[in-house]
Amino acid sequence: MFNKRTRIKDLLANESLSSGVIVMGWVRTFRNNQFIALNDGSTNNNLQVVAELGKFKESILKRITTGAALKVSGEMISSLGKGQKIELKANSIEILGDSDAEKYPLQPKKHSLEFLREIAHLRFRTNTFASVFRVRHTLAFAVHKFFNDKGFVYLHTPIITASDAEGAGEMFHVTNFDLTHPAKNEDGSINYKEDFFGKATNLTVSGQLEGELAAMALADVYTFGPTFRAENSNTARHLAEFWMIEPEMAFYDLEDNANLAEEFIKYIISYALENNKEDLEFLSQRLAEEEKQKPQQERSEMGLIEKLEFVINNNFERLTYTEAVQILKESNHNKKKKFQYLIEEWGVDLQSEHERYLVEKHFKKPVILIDYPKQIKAFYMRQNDDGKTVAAMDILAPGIGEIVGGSQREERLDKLTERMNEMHVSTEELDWYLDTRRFGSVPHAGFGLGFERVVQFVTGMTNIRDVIPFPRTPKSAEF
RNA sequence: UCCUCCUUAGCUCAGUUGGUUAGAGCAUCUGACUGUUAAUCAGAGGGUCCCCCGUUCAAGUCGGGGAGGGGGAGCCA
Repeated sequence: MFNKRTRIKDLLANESLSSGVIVMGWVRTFRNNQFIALNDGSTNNNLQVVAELGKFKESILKRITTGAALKVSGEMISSLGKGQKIELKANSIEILGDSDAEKYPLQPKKHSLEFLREIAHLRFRTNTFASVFRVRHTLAFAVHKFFNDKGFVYLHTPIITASDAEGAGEMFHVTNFDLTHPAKNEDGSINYKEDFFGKATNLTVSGQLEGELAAMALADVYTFGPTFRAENSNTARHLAEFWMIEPEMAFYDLEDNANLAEEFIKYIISYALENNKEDLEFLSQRLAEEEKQKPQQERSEMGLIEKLEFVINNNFERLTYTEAVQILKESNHNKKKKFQYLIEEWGVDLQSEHERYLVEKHFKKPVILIDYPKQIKAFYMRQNDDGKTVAAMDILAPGIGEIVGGSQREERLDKLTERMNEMHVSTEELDWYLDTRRFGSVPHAGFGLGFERVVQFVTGMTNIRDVIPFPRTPKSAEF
């Protein structure tokens, strides 16, 4: 058996002095031909390995370079130096993998996030990304734990789909055709009957409609999987491939839905705070240093951990679209024409500058906006009695904007088909979806939450490309 | 897709009005030192100035086009 190693995190936490300890990891720095800062990914804190002078051959010492992988066995002793309490006095050092220092791109210094994005295959070896991806893991685990504890069923919805009527965004085509010679109809159009699935297929943009089908039997379900949008979006909060969480609940109205979403967000944040305190403290410090570079007025008032605790301990502000428009309309910002798009009439969609104003300036906390005008929302949202609005909800978070989009679904067959016809959504193609309204339809609701945006919010990373291991964006699908 | 900024050594950047052999810090290599903490000290090597075209006696520098990247907007999660 090869792996009998002890994790560095455990060694440092226990502070126990013992012999016969084996650690494996990667060299961060090698100082004075004697002191190795070794990291094994379990924590950002390095273990100081001491290679006593004269004890090891020059041929071994030469190979202890930044990035090299080592297996070290020895004795944990109280440190003779000042920077750490304990250290590993090496009895043997085995080079598991060499690292040519002249070619290894990571140096013991600060690198720009843009540069690290270009070497995304190696950026896990930096403290920032190690922390981000440990936190990402914890959040993903917390998602499953939250829903499992509440009796939800984790539903795997298809990644390849033939339904193109969801209107959530541009889709990537999935085909097995030889693109230079696809099968064609007599009129020259592509004949998808000859394609792999016998029809045109795409990568999913949302598992919601399938989620609703399962919710009509299992009552409480959620999805958590990859989602694809072929939008040409070049921003710090959009990806072509991202992970989405979509709970769908029978016997829920809009208020139940908002309550669940708020409880859910608070739960996963507190779970990360409890289980990744060290990483969040590191990221908090990183963010604080980054903030120092900004002009005073652009700096955020709260530190990262402070902000997370604030979100956990305060209720999200809830108001209707109509109330929000009223606030925006009467704001000094609007009167002084500081908005690029001035708020004049009811019914227009809010721009991100308006959302930011509400969240960051007016309420200074997460906001749940409900009851949007029906003409700016999807066909499946439940129509309110006023005839003008639908039971939609968006949750807006400081710094990143829309983090959750959801609604109570239209459960009344006649109302739903009427709306589909108005919006030119094919009732034939979605006949299977309408069956849920034909047989035992019940009030139900759900929401979608972009996982990377949550990771951004919790880690304080400002660019979404830095919270997913290998980001897919327009003109970029490296690794 | 639109607006805007950027691209010079492995990294972060400087480079004057267009003018001889393009610089610094860090990293790397060599040597010294040896309880260091992104060690320190001394020395050395390292360049397709993003690409193409043009203006000019002369282009890292000016003009046009292209590519890549950042920030903002739209679309959204």
